[in-house]
Amino acid sequence: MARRGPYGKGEAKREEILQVALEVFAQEGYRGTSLRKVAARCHLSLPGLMHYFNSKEDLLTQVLRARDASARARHAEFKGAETYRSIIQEGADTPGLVELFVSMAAAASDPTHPAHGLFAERYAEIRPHVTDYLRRRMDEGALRSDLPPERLAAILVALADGIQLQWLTDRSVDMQQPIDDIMLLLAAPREA
Amino acid sequence: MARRGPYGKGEAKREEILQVALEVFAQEGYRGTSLRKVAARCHLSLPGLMHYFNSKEDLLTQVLRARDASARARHAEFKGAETYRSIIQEGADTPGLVELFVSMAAAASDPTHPAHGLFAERYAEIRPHVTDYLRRRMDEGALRSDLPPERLAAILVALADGIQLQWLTDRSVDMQQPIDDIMLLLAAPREA
DNA sequence: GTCTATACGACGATAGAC
DNA sequence: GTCTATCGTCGTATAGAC
Repeated sequence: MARRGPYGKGEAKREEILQVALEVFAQEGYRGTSLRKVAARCHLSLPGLMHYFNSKEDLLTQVLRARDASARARHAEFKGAETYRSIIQEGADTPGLVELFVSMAAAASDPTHPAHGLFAERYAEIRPHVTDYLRRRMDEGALRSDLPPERLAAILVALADGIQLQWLTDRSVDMQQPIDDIMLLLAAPREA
Repeated sequence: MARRGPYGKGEAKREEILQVALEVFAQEGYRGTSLRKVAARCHLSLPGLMHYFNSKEDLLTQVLRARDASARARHAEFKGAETYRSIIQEGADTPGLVELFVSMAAAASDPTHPAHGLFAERYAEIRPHVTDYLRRRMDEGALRSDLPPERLAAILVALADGIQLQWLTDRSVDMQQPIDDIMLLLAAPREA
């Protein structure tokens, strides 16, 4: 009774494809990267590749999901600017994937798009994550508490996304500075 | 000496095309809107339309430029949260154009893309605009000045973009709240 | 279940006639 | 300035070998 269920050869091949697709999009960006190119690097025909995915958008969504999962594994605990620093560094090393992320965010505005659920879940997970961190810092007295931590978290998450959008056009913008600045603004000012 | 130079019938037709394209993309979004569809609404064939533009990406870039120009005319002076409120309301009324904007921002990461210059100019214009406003408010003593206005402006601009990105996926997010919140944070706290 | 071959319709782009 | 015709490529769909 060898491999059965979702752990057979097929599942391994699917993950190989996702890994190859991630590399191709990281290297060549979102625009101008065709599925035929990805299939070729997998030593597969296009229909052979499509055997594992419902559509191109489904494949791309799973690429982002796989990247999210690995990032989550590496940053199990959110530690503020420190964690953010690592995450943006990973983005800066793979501009093609940032481009993919932003393109998908636009496409996901259609509720029927496969990535719509991904982005909804993503924000639903990240915001409480950041909120918990902020609440902890507030309890320690390290942060001013004029605003509830939920609303501060909304600001931090949106800020991170917005900086990335600018960085796509101008790679010289400092993605770290605005986050450092706002943490400075939030640092308990009554001590100063 | 009738119409000559860039003010003849051709220029009028070009602007008609841009207006029609803006409407089509506003209604049907970026994905799944082809140039043939735009051409049809202009009572033109595809090559007839392409006579006025170098490429699809060129046309879309000019659509965004035209929208920017009209927005600039309507909001000649940046008046803080008030102006922002009007601008996001216009975005909320035309989600297809927000989707177009974000998609183009991703594509513009390629320096050879026609929209690359647009986004570069855009940020180069908006940031000083917001900076001036903040500096004025600081001089009035209405804002705390722990940070230079340039850095505060960078935060505000990125925040606005990032909120839009989230709003594309979840139309229930409040695009106004985070801006109001951060202005609250910046309001001279030593008076409270 | 895994994969190849082939074909389809639509896209953006271009050549050349009028 | 605008058209018809055509090109290469894209994502997708189906038939069928193994």
